[in-house]
Amino acid sequence: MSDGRSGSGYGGESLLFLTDEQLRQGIEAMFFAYQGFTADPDRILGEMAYGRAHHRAMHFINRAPGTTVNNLLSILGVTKQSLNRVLRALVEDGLVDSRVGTLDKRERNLYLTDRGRDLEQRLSDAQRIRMRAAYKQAGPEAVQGFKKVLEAMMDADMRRAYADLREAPQ
Amino acid sequence: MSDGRSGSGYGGESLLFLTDEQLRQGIEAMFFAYQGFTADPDRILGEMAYGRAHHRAMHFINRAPGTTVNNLLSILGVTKQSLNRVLRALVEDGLVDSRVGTLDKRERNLYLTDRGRDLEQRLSDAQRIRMRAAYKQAGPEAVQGFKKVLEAMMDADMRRAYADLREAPQ
DNA sequence: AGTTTATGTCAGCATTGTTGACATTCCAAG
DNA sequence: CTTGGAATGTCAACAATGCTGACATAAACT
Repeated sequence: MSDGRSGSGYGGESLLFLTDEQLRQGIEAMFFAYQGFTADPDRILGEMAYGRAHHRAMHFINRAPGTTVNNLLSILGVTKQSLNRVLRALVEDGLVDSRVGTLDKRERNLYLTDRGRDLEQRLSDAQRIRMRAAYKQAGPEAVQGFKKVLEAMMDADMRRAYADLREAPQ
Repeated sequence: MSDGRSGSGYGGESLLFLTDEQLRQGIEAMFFAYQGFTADPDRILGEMAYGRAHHRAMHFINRAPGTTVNNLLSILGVTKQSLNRVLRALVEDGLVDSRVGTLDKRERNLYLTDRGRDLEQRLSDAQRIRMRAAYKQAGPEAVQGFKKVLEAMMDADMRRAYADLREAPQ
């Protein structure tokens, strides 16, 4: 594992020699980049009584209006109890509307209110600005590779969730 | 901000049209990929009394043995108080050695013990395996773009820290 | 020598993850 | 139809890890 090298044929035309050093760089890049990725929304959220978890919930409710708690927590990868605390705050503050399911009354269908949409927009805008700047700086060819590696890094169920969201644009 | 489109000349030969939809995909890819990125070490850490913060500390101590608390917290992007709790646990458990600085006695120079190195190795191995698999699956051209976009996404000070680490391989 | 600055530690609080217990609703077996 | 189990969501308590504030010690500056 620590021989510092690992490779195998790829594509029949070029070889992939992945040294531990190269992999380590990727790992550290991922860590530092994620800090930047969350920095802008975090700054905005810090001014109010919300955190990153509230942002994530609002993002995906906005993406799929009417989604259920159960669906949401499978996307977010947290327990329903943890999500519930966040949702309760958002509902109490009038940012999220939680309606008892019509077909199955055990379920709750979640929607953003107008105010919820406003805040979500503010947070997403900040994140998009950074992403757009990064894309421009890195260039168009880079964007393809970026997405490819990220997708390959996901767990199988998350890759499925990701694909589902892409196929169902609002 | 929500006109759904934003582009400008790039490189003089191709144009970058970045729709909000494209940017959103990147944002969600980043979110899902980071879950996978941390999943393997988290699983190992969950079996013992440590968390992600302990992993990060050990990783960078291993990268730069003898580093100070001050330097470490600027890399990790947390407060010294937060880092201190984590370091205290690691020192008490004999995974990290904290020596009073020789030149400046206010400083503490941090080193991994043998046992600390063992655990760090286990955690890093798990993360490298996933990273290697992702790189192979995405292909060599993708890796370049991946790193480029990540680097462009970092805050300026983190980009500096990242570059410093690359220039000083162990 | 005395004040200011830098480094690190200790204490307490907030966010957000966890598990456990429980209420409500649905569904399937009898 | 009823009854028992499964699914969904809520409430409570605990753990990890951010944060700010107060402080001790060492260095640096005047």
